[in-house]
Amino acid sequence: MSKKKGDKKAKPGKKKDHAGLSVVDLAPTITHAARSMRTALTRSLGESGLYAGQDGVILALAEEEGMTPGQLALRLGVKAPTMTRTIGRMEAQGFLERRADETDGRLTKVFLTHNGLKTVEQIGRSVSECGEQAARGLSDKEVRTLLKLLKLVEQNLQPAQEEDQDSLDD
Amino acid sequence: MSKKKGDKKAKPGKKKDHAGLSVVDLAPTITHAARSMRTALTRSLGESGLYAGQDGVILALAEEEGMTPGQLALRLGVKAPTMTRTIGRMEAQGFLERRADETDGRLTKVFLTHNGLKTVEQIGRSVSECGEQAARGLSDKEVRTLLKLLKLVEQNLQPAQEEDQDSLDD
DNA sequence: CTTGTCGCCCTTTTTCTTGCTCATCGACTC
DNA sequence: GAGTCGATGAGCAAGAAAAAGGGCGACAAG
Repeated sequence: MSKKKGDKKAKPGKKKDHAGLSVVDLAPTITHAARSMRTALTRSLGESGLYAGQDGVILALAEEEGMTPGQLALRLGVKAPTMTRTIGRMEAQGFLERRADETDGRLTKVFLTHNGLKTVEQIGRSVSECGEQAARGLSDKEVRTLLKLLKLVEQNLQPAQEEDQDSLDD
Repeated sequence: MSKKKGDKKAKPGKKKDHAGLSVVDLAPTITHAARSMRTALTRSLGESGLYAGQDGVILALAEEEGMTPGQLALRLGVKAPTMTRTIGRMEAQGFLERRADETDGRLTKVFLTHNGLKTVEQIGRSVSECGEQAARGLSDKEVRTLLKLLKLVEQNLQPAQEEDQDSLDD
């Protein structure tokens, strides 16, 4: 196989860039890794009858019942319409149910059904073993480093990340 | 199973420091970061008239014309059907064209059109600035570390990467 | 040596889901 | 009553799995 990447932007600097890795590889690499992760997760999650993307909803709800779609979306990092549809499908699948808030008619609260509750530990297992497979051969320290860098990248990419130090909470 | 460094189960709150980061966070964190990256890339790529996922096809073809859908899929880490449809759409968009191989009737070769060729550098710019935004505040060394770890994760998640050869140990 | 069949490879089609953006509708607040 | 916040609907695309279509080569039978 021919490994001809990186030769187009060979930096003539005195740095010892052994592999020619730089920021231009960031997007493809993250994307590719995430795709592999998603595929692996889909396989593992399929035994529970769910799809990748639904696991987070169950786990978040297992930690805190009665969240609203907006809160769930914010927590999982997806947009509200996406969460609405995923919730709708999962409701049809019988994993959770919507309940209208009594005090505020705008809000919809989401609760796990008995069926959904049963899948929690299985999902946890799926996510765990998927993470373990991904981290095979990595030291504990390397995993923490990876997570830390990933979170920094994530923050950097937040569009509403204006550094207004004033709290904008309600 | 040759490593014994950290195969204990993820027990919350057992270790020392800041946050209880462990392998169970790997899947959500990578997923979340990749989503943010994809969203940012979609915005940037939109000016060129493309969608996230199409950029890699153009760039791969710019490096090596006449690749088959299967080769492209393998290179970009997606499944063949996905690549077929993406190619079809991009062909309709006028960025590339399909040409039947003369010697082998099974093969389809993909070539950039003049229009597609014109977008190459713009795509490169989009990917670059997106990577730079993601890497904001990270040192060069940190970026390389992140890329290295990501590639390891990616390799670990390849399903067809069984231990047919024991030389690919850690 | 010729021929026919079978199996494999590559591509494409189909169906399902997530995810985003834009737009709408209802309900609460001022 | 106007503005705003939250949830939802419609439209577009990527990605995966399963399966179908076509072509090529190998292998066996005559």
